[in-house]
Amino acid sequence: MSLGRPREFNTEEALDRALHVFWQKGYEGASLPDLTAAMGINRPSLYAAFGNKEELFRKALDRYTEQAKKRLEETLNAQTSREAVQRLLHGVADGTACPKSPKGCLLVQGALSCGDEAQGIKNELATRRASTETALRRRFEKSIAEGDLPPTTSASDLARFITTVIHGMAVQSTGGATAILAQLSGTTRTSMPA
Amino acid sequence: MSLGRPREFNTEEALDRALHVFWQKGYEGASLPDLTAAMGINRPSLYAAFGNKEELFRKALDRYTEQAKKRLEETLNAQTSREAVQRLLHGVADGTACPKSPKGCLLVQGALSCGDEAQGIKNELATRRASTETALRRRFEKSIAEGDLPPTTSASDLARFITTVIHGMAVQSTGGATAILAQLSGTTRTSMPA
DNA sequence: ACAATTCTGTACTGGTCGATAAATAATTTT
DNA sequence: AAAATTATTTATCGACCAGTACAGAATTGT
Repeated sequence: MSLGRPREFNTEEALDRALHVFWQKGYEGASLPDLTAAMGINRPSLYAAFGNKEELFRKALDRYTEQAKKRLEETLNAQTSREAVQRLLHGVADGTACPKSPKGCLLVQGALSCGDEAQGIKNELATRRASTETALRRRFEKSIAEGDLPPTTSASDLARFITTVIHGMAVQSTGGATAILAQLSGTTRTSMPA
Repeated sequence: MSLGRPREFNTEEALDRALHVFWQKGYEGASLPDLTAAMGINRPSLYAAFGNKEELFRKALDRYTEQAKKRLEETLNAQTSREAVQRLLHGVADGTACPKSPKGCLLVQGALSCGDEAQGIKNELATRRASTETALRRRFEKSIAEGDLPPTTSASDLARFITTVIHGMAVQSTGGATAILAQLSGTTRTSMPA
């Protein structure tokens, strides 16, 4: 074991709780008291373990992205692009309806707009959003090469379109509390007519 | 003329400038110094003319919504729903690319997530987003009644889908600075083939 | 000219923000 | 047992937040 007094809290669990706060209130909207209360620790423990507020956010973001990326890759492993997209949209609809997690998507609502100090965070989130679009595009390019999608398809346009829909779903899910799943499913049905 | 010392600034112009700040930085991200600097007035003048930060935001929001509503109604006056949607999406693509205004949509990025104090603002924005969806739904219902859309169409699902796409476009436009118009046009093309 | 009224500018308020200093507690190493 | 090391707790820091008190300036009404 390491030297000195041992930590009295679980780092990963605390990080998860911080993630939930950021997810719900955004980077700027989450105050240090919000975070420490949710994490069940005092401020100096937070700073000792995670650096500062920005580093804490980035670590929570890494954790979030890691899981999201895993699910995305699994989804994109579907045989056809059509099925992959179908699963993807349904996954987003289910995910945002899940009562265990905050509504919406951290990559979208973490810092869509912000003051000058948080511009770095805002840009980081934009970059990560773009990377999921890239993953989609690659999947479509593979489908085009394999004949699964018509060769006239614009993989980049299609990828952009799907990510646009997903981001739109994320926006919708933050607001209305009522019948989100049904409404999102409606969106899914419309954008992917069987 | 009214009694007392006359105002040295134009109220509407100052409100417009405040709107731009909120649009860019969001409700929480916009500080009083940000606002007063952009408006070219001192704090007490702001409070005398607009109440407080929240009232100022609501007035700026009214101004924003008013113009957006006008454009929306004009757009929905197109002969067919298809043409209306086509114009609408292109209008959004052009609007977000316009260098005169901040990127994105105030209704989306004004307070998508926030601290406890701004929950009222967040809900207000969600309500206003929902009202544009309602306007779209009504337009589609009209088209269904007139035979412009097939009777099997779900006006509410279609309206939700289109607003989802629009909100997604708003998210995309906040981030990337490069080739937004072309990319958004790509989205438009994909979601409205011909 | 003088009073009444309204706006402007300076300076300030209490409160909260993110971040830390210092003392104490708990553990490992020697 | 003593020294070294690390975590926790309490109390606090300066900076910034939204909001305001107050005095001076500019106008209208009498």
